[in-house]
This record gives sequence, C-alpha cells and structure tokens, in this order.
Amino acid sequence: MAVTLKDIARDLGVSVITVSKALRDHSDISQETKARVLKRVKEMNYRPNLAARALVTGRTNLLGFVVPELLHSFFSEIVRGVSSSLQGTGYTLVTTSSEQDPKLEKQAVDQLVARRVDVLLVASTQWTVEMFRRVEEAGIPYILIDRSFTGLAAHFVGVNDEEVGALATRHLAEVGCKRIAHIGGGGLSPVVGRMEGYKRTLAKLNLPSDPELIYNVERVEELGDSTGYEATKKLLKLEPRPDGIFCYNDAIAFGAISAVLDAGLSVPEDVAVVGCGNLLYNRFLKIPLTSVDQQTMQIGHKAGQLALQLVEAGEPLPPRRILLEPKLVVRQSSDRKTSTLPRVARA
Amino acid sequence: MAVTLKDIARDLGVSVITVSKALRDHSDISQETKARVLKRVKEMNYRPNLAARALVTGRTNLLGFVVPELLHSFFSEIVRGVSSSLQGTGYTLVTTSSEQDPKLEKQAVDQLVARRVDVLLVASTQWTVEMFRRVEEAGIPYILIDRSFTGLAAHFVGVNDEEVGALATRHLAEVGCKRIAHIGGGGLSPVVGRMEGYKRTLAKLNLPSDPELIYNVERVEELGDSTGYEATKKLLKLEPRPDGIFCYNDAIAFGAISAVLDAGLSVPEDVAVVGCGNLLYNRFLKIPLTSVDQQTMQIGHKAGQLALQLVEAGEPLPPRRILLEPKLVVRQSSDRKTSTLPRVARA
DNA sequence: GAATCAAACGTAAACGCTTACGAAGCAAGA
DNA sequence: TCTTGCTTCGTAAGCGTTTACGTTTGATTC
Repeated sequence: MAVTLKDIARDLGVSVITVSKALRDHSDISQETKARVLKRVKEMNYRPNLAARALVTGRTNLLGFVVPELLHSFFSEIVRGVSSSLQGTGYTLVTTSSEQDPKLEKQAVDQLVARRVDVLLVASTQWTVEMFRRVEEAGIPYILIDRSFTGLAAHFVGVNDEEVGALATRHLAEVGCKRIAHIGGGGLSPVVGRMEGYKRTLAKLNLPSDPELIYNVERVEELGDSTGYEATKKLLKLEPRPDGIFCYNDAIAFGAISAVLDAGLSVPEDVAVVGCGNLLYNRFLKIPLTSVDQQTMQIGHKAGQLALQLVEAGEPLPPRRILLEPKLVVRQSSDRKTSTLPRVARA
Repeated sequence: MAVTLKDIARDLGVSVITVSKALRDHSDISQETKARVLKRVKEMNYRPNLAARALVTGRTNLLGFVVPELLHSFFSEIVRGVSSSLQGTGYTLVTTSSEQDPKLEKQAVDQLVARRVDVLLVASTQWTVEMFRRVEEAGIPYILIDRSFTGLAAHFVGVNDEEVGALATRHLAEVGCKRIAHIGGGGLSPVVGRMEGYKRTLAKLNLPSDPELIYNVERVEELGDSTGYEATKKLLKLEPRPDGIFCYNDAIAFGAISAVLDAGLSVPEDVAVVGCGNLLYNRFLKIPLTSVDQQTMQIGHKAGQLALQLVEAGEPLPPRRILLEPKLVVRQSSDRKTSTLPRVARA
C-alpha cells in the first residue's frame, strides 16, 4: 500500500541503504544521488514507516503527557505550550487525561510506557511515588508538571507554589481583609505549597491564622466549584466571619463567589475572593475573578523544551527544577480599592 | 532493556511462537502451556513491543484526533467522550490541536497519517476537501466530527445543526423577541446549518429576516468573544435595535453580553442572548448563558465506537451519519418569562 | 606501478513480532 | 498395519528500517 524505501531503491536502481542514508543526509552519499533520491521521494510521496524505525532505533518519537483533566483551560494551555515546543520537530504528543483518578492515571502511564514513549510528562494525582519507580525501571525519562513529590528526585516544571499562596494572601491583606480563609486540601504539592505561603504570609502580617479558617478537602477530585460552594457556606457561619477567601483554584473560587452572593453578601465588599490558575473566561464571570496566573503556556513550553533535551541527551540527566514566577491578576472579586498596604501591579 | 518474547521463550524452554500464540490465546496452545506462559509473563512484567507488532500487522492501535482547539470545554468534552469509548481496548488516542489554522491542521493530519494511525477523527477547519483525498489515498479511514463537507461522502458524528439554529431562534421568539439577530459566518457546515435553521424559523414564525441582522465573520478563528463584542456593538446601532441575538457559539455570546451591558442595556430584558455549545461554566457568568447543548460527550463516545468498528471491519464501510439531538438549556440570558409561544423544557 | 587512501555505495544482520505452513505425536477408524 | 485426523508445537519468512562493516572505484603518493 504505502511507498517504502525498497520501492524507491528499485525505482532508482540503487540499494535501500543508499536511499536511507540519503534521506538522513549521511556524508557517505554523493550530492548527485542524494538529489536524485530526494526528488523521487517527493514525487512518490514517501513517508518513513515510524514503527519500523522505532523498532530498530529504540526511539518512538512519541512524547506522552498525562494530565488530570482537560475541561478547564488550565491544563489545556499547558498542553498547548508543550505542543508549541514540539512544532516541526517530528515528535508527536500523546495526551491522556486521568480524570483525576489515580488508578486511571496508572493505566494511562502503563499504556504510554508500553508504547515506549521517549519521554513522559505527568501532572500527577498520585499519592505515592511507586508508579514513578516503575517508569524509572522501564528506563523512560519523565518530567513532573505542576505537581512534584518530596523524596522523588525528578525533573519538574511549575510555579513556586509558596509564592502563589503568598501573593494571593498578601493581596487580600492589602485590600483590607483581616480574616483570610483558605480552601484547599489533599496531599498534592501545590496544595501544600500554597497553604504554606498562606500561613507564612499571615504570620508575617500579624493576621490571625485560625485553623477553622482553613477548609481541607480529602481528595483531589473535590477541588471543584461545588466544593467551593459548600466550603464557603460553612466558612461564612464562623464568628467573626472571614472577609477574604483564598481558593486553591479558580473552580473553587467560582463556587465560593456563588455561596457568598447566595448568602446575601457582596463580593468583594463583604468577602473578597482570589483563585489560582487564571482561567480563560474569568473576566466574563458574574464577578470577574482575581486569580494568580501560573503562566501555563510557559510551563508547557519549557516542559516541551526540557523533554526534547532529555531525548537528545540519550542518557539520564541530573534532575532540573524549572520554576516560573506566578503573577497576580486583579479583577473585581477582590478590587476593594481600600488598600492599607502598598499595592501590587494589576491587570 | 525491556523483556521480549524471546526472553520468556528461553526462560520456559519453548519457542517464541508458542509464547506469542499463548498471549493472544490461539486455539493452538494447550491450556497448560498457556497458563505457564501467562504466569511467567506476569512475573517478568512483559509488555509487547507495539512498534514491532505494528510493523508486522500493519496496525498501530493508534487513533488520531485533530481538533480546532482545546481551550474551551467543547472539544475537550468530545475528546473525553472518545477516550471513554477507548478505555480498556488497548487503543491509544493521539489528540492534536490545529489552533484553528488550516495549515497547521494539514500538518497535524500529515503527521498522523505518517504515523499510520488506524483511524483518523477530524473536526476540521479546512476550506476544501483536498486534504481528505490524501487521507483516502493513504487508505486510512476517517470520521468527521462536528463539521462535515458537502460532496464528501464520509463518516460523520455531530448534531443536526439546522435543528440547533431552529431551537435557539424559536426560543428567542418564545420569550418575546421580535427582531432576532445572528452572529456567525465562514464556510463551516455548522455555521451554515445553524444559519439555515435560523432563517427557516424566522420565516415560519413570520418574523423579519433582515440581512443586516446577520453578522458574518470571514474566518473561523474569529468566532470568539472579541468578535462577539464588536459584532454586537454594531448590531445595537441598528434601527430598530435587535432584541435577541443568536450566537454561533458560547464564546461569541460572552462577548455579546458584555457589549449589551456596556451599552447600558440589560440582558435579557432589552436583548436576550443564546449561545451554542453549553460550555462548562456558563452558569457562573455575569449573566448565566442560555445555550444549545450539543451533547459533546455523546458525540465523542459515538465517534469512538464508530472508530473501533472501522478498525475491526478492516475494510471501508459505507459512510455513516450519526446525528445527535441538540437540547436547549435555558438560563438567565434569555429568561424573560414573557412567553408568547408554548415553551420548551428548561434546565 | 605497487601501495595508500578517501569517496561512494552495498552486504549482512538485527530490532521484536506475527502469519502461513509444516511436523510430531497420539488416538481412532478401516 | 496403514491411513486419517486432531492437537500441539516449531520452522521459515518477512514487516521496513537502521547500524556496523565491507567492497569497489578512482585518484594520489613515492
């Protein structure tokens, strides 16, 4: 069916090897035959059989990327960034969603390992490190995206999550919030990091760091709008009531805002809300949402470049940790104009 | 590095063939040896080399899917639906975004054709049919998703777009709109179909079908919120002003609503707005958006199943056309409670 | 004019797997 | 005893490519 090297070789009266070499311009081949080959290749619309090549070279030219979900623009944008790095390189990106399910994630990783992808990118929902040990055994280099693990010396691309938490918390303080709550939870590194940044900042500013101001979810998949709604309903019952909420992500913040409004209170006057991720349509929301931008495109782009380096290197490289600086994007949900502290840039 | 059939065969004192057959349980192999093989395979954590298998069988167990973009939840949900069909089948889905660019789309398709994917799914941004001829030449079955082409007898999964247009337009009429505008344009089949449904419905209801009520964009990539904003600004200048806008998609509707509000008018009282696609967070918007749901998950799911049928069949099947019924989801942006016609179900 | 060398091309083998066919063993029917 | 047939396994070949190493040719050197 498809044109093979053999077809071209026969057609030109040379050996298969000559054609093969000409295509990857080996120094072995004369300019003249090289030209003849390339011409015929174009005419016959030859496409190398990548499976055959993979078999002999041991490289598939496939990159695997397992993300927790694709419905929000957050990971979609990271995927987009990775793709942009791969554009024109001949590498194909295989993206799989784990649907926030650690078991599905393992299956997806298994699939990609079985496919012998050259590099694996994972934004993991995993509790333990065991899965990655298996990837290591398979000899496949991998890069953690957005979420890292203590005790796992691996490549990582993401943001400084303590800084994320600090930015958000400090901003809420700046607009006059005195009791700042936080909705997060679960063991993921960004959750932990942001919580740290939140606590540290509260301490630094001498604001109350009351445990009951922190709402912790059990599992990752609960980090969505309905959780944000329920959590906020509970937080609003506290005495005294929190006047600012820092949410682990934007979806939670959507729910939080709804809950505040449903309680007959106003955003940002009674309660200011800040999310993380800076999703695509935050500015069209009921109350446009202030959010910590994590430079998703950049994360993806850098990760893609690192992935290419790892394949080119051909041998394990010492773990790199690429951290991007988060940026606060102020919108109505926190824009109280009652600044008590020096302000940060807005957008 | 990795365990091969040969390793297992040597280990068990049988031939490679026997192991191979046992794994795909051929009738050729006795229950006993089959059991021995499977046991050892598990112990040694053997994973077949899919590249090698692809080379000899000519099937890669890869499905390709080219989408226009992944940032909105629309295509992400379709991807999710496809994945759900593939779950546990051993097929891997390769999703690529064309970023609404016909050239990039061609490149992406070329890549996937070169990879010899077993089936190709495409939600195309193409003007012409030429690209698909090349896919046909390569002998790769393909399925059009969401967008079809007249004169291209191909498998298709999507909604009845005339019905989409009719649903939206009829609804706007039902809530009392007398001058209904439409924002769409470009040559894509859904655009054309919805416009048809819109016009037909206006005619049926004896409402004015004024050409100046229709805003046509030139190119696909313009079908976004900024276009919606600009288009609506112009539409609002008409005399008499339109009191309802049916938008080709939700992103356009976001912009439309913003423009109406910025003009000092109210939604839905002065201008009711309806979008299409029913994106994930429509209900959290400034004005929760009424939208025609296109059953994205279902589209993906059906497409995945059809794709599997096509591979299993191994030969070209007569083109199937799977049409899902669109459903109107009424929210605040059109909820005027001033019904003049019998109402449709709401959500 | 024999030895040396670089340039240009080819041979052999392998990557890991499957498909088609053949062979060995044993039981049953003639 | 010989054929027939079934079960169970193995042999041979090939999928399309690359890598390592040969071979040929003509030019260069002394």
